[in-house]
Amino acid sequence: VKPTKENLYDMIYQIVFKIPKGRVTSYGAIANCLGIKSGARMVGYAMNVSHTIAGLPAHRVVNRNGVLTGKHHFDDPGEMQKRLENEGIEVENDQIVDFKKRYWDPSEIGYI
DNA sequence: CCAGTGACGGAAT
DNA sequence: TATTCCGCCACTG
Repeated sequence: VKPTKENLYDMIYQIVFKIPKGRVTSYGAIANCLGIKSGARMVGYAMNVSHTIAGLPAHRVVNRNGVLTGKHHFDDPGEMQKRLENEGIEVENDQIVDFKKRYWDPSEIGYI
């Protein structure tokens, strides 16, 4: 199924909501799960307007390097790291420790 | 309508 | 292996 731009944001939010606690994923992984190989930027843009979504765990979504690139977009930049640490994810220098181990592939859900 | 920008990713150097 | 450059698509001015 190829999501249209109208459904794209909803699809992204659905996946982000499914991220298990204590795990993280990347923008590209979400885009790939939606079938848009080069849609990582769109995913990021969707997250930019995620402030309209209540309870969206945007702090569990980072770039492929495991860097908290989007922390600036939070009300308090330190809150993103704080939430991650609260879930057992170690963050050092705006970077997730053992990112490979914490990484979660959205396709793991398997029904998208 | 055209040009610039961006929570990114992959290829090239 | 590490940096840098380019492409990608939607949104704004």
